Amino acid sequence: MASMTTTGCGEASILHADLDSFFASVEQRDDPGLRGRPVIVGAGVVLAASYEAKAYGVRSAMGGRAAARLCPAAIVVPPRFSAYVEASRQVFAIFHDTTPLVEGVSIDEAFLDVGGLRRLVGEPELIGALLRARVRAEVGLPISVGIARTKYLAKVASAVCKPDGLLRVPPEGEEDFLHPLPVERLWGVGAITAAKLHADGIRTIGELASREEQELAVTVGRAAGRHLHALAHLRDPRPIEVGRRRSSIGSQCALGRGRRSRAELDALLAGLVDRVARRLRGGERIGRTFTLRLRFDDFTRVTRSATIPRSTASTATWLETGRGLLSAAWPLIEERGCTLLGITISGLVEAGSEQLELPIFVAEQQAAALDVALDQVRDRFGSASVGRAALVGRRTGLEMPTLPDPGPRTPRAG
DNA sequence: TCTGGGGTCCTAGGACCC
DNA sequence: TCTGGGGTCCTAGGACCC
Repeated sequence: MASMTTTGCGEASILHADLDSFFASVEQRDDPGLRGRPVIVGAGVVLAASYEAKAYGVRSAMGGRAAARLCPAAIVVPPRFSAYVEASRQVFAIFHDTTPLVEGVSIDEAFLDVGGLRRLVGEPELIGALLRARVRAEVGLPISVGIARTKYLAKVASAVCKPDGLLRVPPEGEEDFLHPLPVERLWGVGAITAAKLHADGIRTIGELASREEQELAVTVGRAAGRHLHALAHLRDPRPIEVGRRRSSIGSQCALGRGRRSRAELDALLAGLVDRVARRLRGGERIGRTFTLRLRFDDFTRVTRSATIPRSTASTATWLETGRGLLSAAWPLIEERGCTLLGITISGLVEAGSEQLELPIFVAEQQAAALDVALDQVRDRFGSASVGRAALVGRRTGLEMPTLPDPGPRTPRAG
């Protein structure tokens, strides 16, 4: 269960620590020949670009060809995910050594609440500086730290002070800091929302703050309107959440343009299901909903999902579910050509927290069905007939309407 | 500029139940 | 027999983030 912590209000004591160009920095750390030079990680798509490459306009998620055009001198290296995972583990160990109140956001960033450490260690700025020095000395990577009263402001601060910087936004200077920034800096504003806001004449966060929440809701939807309005007005009460676990796990693979046979896609699906089910079991989680994700030659996408009655981490169960969805989508795949196959299992809970022994589950289903049948008998023929119907049910091999108490719910062994 | 792999949250409609 | 409102679950899609 995620636990929450309260933060001292009015004080700038939330840190947002964010590794700079994480993947590219790891590559430069491990290969001295890459230091000081433009580095791009990932060939087809830019996963990360060093600051030397960013100076040419290279950005992550950009196509490889476009990046090469912008920066022909760039050195392109393939990603080494295991090295990034290991570096992340080391950096998070330093986070946890700094304060127990750490909320991981992704592989390369986290929020830290250091409000309780003033007496023990010092002001948040000092703690941030020590943290940066430790990550540099012990892991060999640059990291930026933003400090503010709220998570959102701390995150903007770390983005503004990049690379390799530290910035504290004092509570009395929040509006001056935030309002001149473009709306793209708001959490939740991507290209599409930004275009809608621009069309409404809103370009800066200050301009957005001057609008009514209802007015924004018309443009971007109710939840987003409320969210953006609150952020622009410096309201962000979200506490640091410790011990949050992800609620879905997925895997996918891009296929390129060539047509794949049904057998090939079946095999790919089996590989994805096996990988995800293993990760589920490794994390002692079980899930209930399977989503099949497809992308076609024209880059349109569809999803197909199914929810099963009981959570599981069983490869066989999920493979059967996935095959059913793939069969149903097969005409679409034949028509439009599949360029990406992905799966996600969601609705995750801790293993053992929601399972019943299978016989008990079946008995519950049968009892429920018979209760329904007997209710119908009662409606049509009166309650006097119910006993006789139950008797007939017993003679014909059906279960009695009320089963003996199955006892306490027990988690499945193993 | 043709696009990787891993996630989160929100919306909207339909089914179903009370 | 017709009718309403509210709540929950499921499916599908969209936007966004790193």
